[in-house]
Amino acid sequence: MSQNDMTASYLKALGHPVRLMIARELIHGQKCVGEVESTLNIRQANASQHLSILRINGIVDCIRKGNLKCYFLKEPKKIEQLLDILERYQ
Amino acid sequence: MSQNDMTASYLKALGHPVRLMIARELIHGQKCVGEVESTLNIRQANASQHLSILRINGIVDCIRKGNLKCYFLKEPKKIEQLLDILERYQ
DNA sequence: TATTAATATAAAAATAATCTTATAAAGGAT
DNA sequence: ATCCTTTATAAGATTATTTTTATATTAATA
Repeated sequence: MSQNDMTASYLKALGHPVRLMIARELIHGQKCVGEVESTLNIRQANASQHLSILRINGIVDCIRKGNLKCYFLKEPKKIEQLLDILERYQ
Repeated sequence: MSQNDMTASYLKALGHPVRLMIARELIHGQKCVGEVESTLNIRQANASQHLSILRINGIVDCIRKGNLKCYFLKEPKKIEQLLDILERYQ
C-alpha cells in the first residue's frame, strides 16, 4: 500500500461524522465502548464497528479492563494538531 | 451543518486516493482537467467529478482560461501542513 | 457452572460513493 | 455558422460503506 493510499485511508477513517466525534471525545481521555455508545447516542454494534475502523487505521488503540474495553487515541497530539489546522486555519 | 460534519466532509473529500493525489499535484501549481486526467491516468469524466467534489468542499477552486479550466488549491499551505502532520509525525 | 454485563462479529438491508458510457455545454478556430 | 477541443453532467451499473438485527464471545460474579 502506497503512502498516498495509507494517508487517504487514514483520512477516510476520520472523515465520518461519528468517527470524527469519537476522536474528539477521546482527546479528553479514554472511553469504553458503552461510554462511546451513550455519549454519541448510537447503537452498541455501531460503536464497536466504528471503533474497529479507527483501530485498524492506527487512530485508536484499546486495553481491556476486566469486563470493559477502553479505547484511547494513539497519538492525541497528532489529532489535536490536525483538528487545529482543519478548524482554526485562516 | 455542524462544524463536526463540515470537517468530516472535508476529510472525506481528501480521503480518496485519487483526490488526495490530485491535491498533492496541485501543491506544485495549477492544472487543467486534461492534465489531471493524464497525470493520474484516469478518465476525463472521472477527473471532472473528483475535481468537483474537491471544489464543493472548498479544497480547490478554478478559473477558466479560454478553452481550459485550471484548478488550484484554495489554501495550499493548509494542505501542506496537513500532509506534513499526517506523514511526518513522530 | 450458570448467569449477567460488556463487547465483537456476522449477515442482511439500506444507503452512498464510484466508475463508466454517452451526451451536453462552452469556447476557440476555420 | 460549423467544427473541434475541453470540460461538465446525467444515467446506469458496480462496488463500498453504513446501519440494523441477531448472535457469539469474553470476563466477572453468584
